[in-house]
Amino acid sequence: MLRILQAEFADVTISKLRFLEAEGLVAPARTASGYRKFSAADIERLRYVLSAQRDQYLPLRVIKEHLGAMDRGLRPAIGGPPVAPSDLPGPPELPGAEEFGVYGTELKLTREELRVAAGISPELLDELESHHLVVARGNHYDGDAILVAKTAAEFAQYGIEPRHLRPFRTAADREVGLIEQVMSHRRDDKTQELAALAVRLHAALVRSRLTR
Amino acid sequence: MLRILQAEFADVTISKLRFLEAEGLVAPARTASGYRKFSAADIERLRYVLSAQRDQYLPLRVIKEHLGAMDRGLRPAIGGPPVAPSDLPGPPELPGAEEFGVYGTELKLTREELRVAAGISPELLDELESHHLVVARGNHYDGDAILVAKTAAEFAQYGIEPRHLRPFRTAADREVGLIEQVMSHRRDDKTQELAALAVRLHAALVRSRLTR
DNA sequence: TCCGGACCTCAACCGCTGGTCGAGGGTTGA
DNA sequence: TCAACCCTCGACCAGCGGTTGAGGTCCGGA
Repeated sequence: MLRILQAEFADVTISKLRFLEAEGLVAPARTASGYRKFSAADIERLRYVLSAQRDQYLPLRVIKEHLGAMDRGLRPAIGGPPVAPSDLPGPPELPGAEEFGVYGTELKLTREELRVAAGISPELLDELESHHLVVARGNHYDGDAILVAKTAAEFAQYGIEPRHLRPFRTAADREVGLIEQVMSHRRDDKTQELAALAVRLHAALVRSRLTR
Repeated sequence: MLRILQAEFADVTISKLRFLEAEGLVAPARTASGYRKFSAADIERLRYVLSAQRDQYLPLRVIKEHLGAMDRGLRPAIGGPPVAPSDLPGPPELPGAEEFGVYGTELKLTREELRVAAGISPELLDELESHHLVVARGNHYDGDAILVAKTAAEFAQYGIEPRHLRPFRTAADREVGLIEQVMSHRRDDKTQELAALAVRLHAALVRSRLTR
């Protein structure tokens, strides 16, 4: 889970997350044995904290105030949230993900739960499934499906439809193939690390191509 | 002179002004005997510094950069509140470059500087270039090149060589193509937003494929 | 001409923020 | 059983944004 954020914020460490918790910026649930368990909402919150810090140079004290204001249903005074994908389309408060309180793979959503959590139309979800951008496992969808669906919805606002996004799926599959090959189909932390590397490389390449 | 600013910013002191001068944020002229002589322009500049600090929580380092940019004619900066961070040549919303403190387009590195900054061998750099993972613009490389090179080096520790990474380049190019097509080759913050979406989608897909 | 007060420089010091480190110990999965 | 995680808690640390103080200069007024 740490890897998820590390892909996007290279300098996040466990110790930093612990510190942020101690400062009251995030309050992850705990497993029975006391391990931190970050929900999708926690990760969203951390994403906000880290990007506010990095992109707006806000001190943690101020970020904390903003989070408090947002929790109480207000909007922060300075600008908006630097990265807050969840408040663009759909429901303002992502009702689905919070009550399940688990991250990525542990989340099991029905189709309708997914649709509501992502705030998309049945038609868009159909399309996403037909292009294999969102795939059910058994009868359920995981937390990543929400993220994919939400992002696709944002793309749609620019006129980019699911079929335009197929190359993303292909690229992701190829990268996963590469990783699995190297790891001989093990599934451990090293695998996560490689995946984080892949995402980071990808981000850097997109950026460098774009600014050319 | 000092009183003028004190009316507006209660906590400005002589010692603070001296400090700001030492930090290179303002450069008042001197009388023959060495006393500081603040011109109207100096006071304006200080007003900018103090309000950026107080109202936007910007660190002096960043304010200094902004002043530098304004000095080089990038912004008029006549009175009024400091420009929003997003209007300035600041960090774009894309992940990746934070650890360098400088961002893609602004950085100009020689080949050797790049190599040292990324901590890689000449051979690896050769390989990266031959696969177009790192590309020079003119005679220079940008900050993203460092990130790409470093990440490639980490991949190399898993036995994944530059040639295995070509699909990343291809995927990135395709995505940039998609974005540029939609944006009709404009280059503004909407473009950055789309790029951020692309990176996020990619990350989510890799994750969901991997945890399957 | 001498005094007091405001200014100068330079180095040392300081408090706060934003973390990191390490000791000592529990948990998990192969 | 062992490696590789995770936990807490307290000590420690670096950098930022100044302040303080020692030692000296400048200037206006009695």
